[in-house]
Amino acid sequence: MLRVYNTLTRKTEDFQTLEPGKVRMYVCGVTVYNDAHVGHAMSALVFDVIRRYLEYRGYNVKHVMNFTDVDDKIINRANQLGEDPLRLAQRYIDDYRQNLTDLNVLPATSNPRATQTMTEILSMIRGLIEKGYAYPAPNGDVYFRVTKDADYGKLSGRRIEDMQAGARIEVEELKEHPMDFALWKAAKPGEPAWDSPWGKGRPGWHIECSAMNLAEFGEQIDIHGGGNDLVFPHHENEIAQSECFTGKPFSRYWMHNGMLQLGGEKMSKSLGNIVSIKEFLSRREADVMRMLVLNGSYRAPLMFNEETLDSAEKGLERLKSGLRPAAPSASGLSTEAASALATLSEATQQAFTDSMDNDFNSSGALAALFELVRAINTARDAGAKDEQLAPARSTLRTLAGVLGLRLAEKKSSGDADRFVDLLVEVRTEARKQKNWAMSDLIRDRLKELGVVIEDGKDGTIWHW
RNA sequence: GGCGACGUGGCCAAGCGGCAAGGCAAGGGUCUGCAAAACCCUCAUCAUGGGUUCAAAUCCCAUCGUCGCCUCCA
Repeated sequence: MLRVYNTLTRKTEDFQTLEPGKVRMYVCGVTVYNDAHVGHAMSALVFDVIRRYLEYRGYNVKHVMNFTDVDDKIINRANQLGEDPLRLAQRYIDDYRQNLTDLNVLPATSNPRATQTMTEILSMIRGLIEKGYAYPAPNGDVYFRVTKDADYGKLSGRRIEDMQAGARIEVEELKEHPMDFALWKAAKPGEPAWDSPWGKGRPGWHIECSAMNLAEFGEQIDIHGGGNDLVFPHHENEIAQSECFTGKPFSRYWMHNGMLQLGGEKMSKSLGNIVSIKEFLSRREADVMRMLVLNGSYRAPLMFNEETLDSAEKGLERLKSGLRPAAPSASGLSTEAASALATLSEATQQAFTDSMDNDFNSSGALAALFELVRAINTARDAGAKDEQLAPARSTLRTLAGVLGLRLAEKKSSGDADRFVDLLVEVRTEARKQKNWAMSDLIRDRLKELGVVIEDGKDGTIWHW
């Protein structure tokens, strides 16, 4: 039984979907006004793993991730650069898509955008006004009336009264209550604007997600995800809008990933302590970022620094070591040893599923994989042939694949392999003649070219 | 100030009432011409102080500390 931690109830609950076998999952994407950073990557990776595992468990997953392509930040940045805001947004959408591809994140089933959901946004705002949950202000803004929503604050566990104590809320006479938030913002001159019953303007941040959900899924969904910095106000406001509009519970499960920590602080655009995804990928393999995420718990803060990255990279190498070929002259494994490997391979699948079923405990799942790797390597050391290792390796590949790990060896450049084979052969000959100087020279020079040579009991193997 | 999460070996990190997973690092060993890799072995009583229980890292209370949110934010 799959169990999922639900932010709404602060409990781990059995996972049951609205429709048997189908999962409706909505994850908040990014506001596109700048290069995405590794914190965004963490979130994308977390929900990619969740999605892959749900599919592995047999669910048909509809995964929707939005792009916020119109808001103050985009407009400001566009003005700075002298670029059209919508073009700027498009540019960063393309970039982000590329980032996700590079990170081996499966493309979402659909990527709606605020600017393309205008009809639904407007009809939702209209509906909320009709039901008394929203009101237009004299200047053309439309606000949500939080005091009208008895449940307001249930996701983040806040009460309206408590929040005012913080006193960081500026009082606007346009609002009936300081906590009221904008559904529609009247346009200032030169800003991108859409026609509405309240004059030209653009949607507030929160309404787009409610509207997209309605457009993509209907009134109710199974999973709503995002970073835990979105719990308040964004998701709180989404719930308020959606539930007041439809009169039904919005999302069954609310899932939030923890924040990536850089030097003890959250990495964010406003703090300026950013490592972009592009920058990261220029220095490390995509699987390294994924290993880092997988090693921890998706809900907890994630330490991002050279030390944790090195560790993740080594762990990744170790996982790959299980995939290395046996020596061609391997003598073969005894039947007992072979069946022991098969048994452990099955146990690994079970342990993997048990862990992942427990609120996507990827760290435990990884532990199962490491144990399988050790068994494979032991078998190889004991003289197993490639055919004998194949089933266990296939399990390893499959399960690693469920986590989204590619475990790719650095790719050879086509024909080069044949020449490396030749050099290794020559070296073997040199070793037979105890010409250590020559054999070491070949080994060292190949290493400089990125080829690693390993002399084993049953002969020499190599890999990139 | 309010709300919430969390504090497990040198580092990252599982565990959620019954002898403390896993990875990295470190030390010792096997293998090797040497090396690399692999394999074997060693390495924690769980922030602190109380309490509940036959039994607690796991439940309760307090203290200290860290982080997130309360403003745009994955």
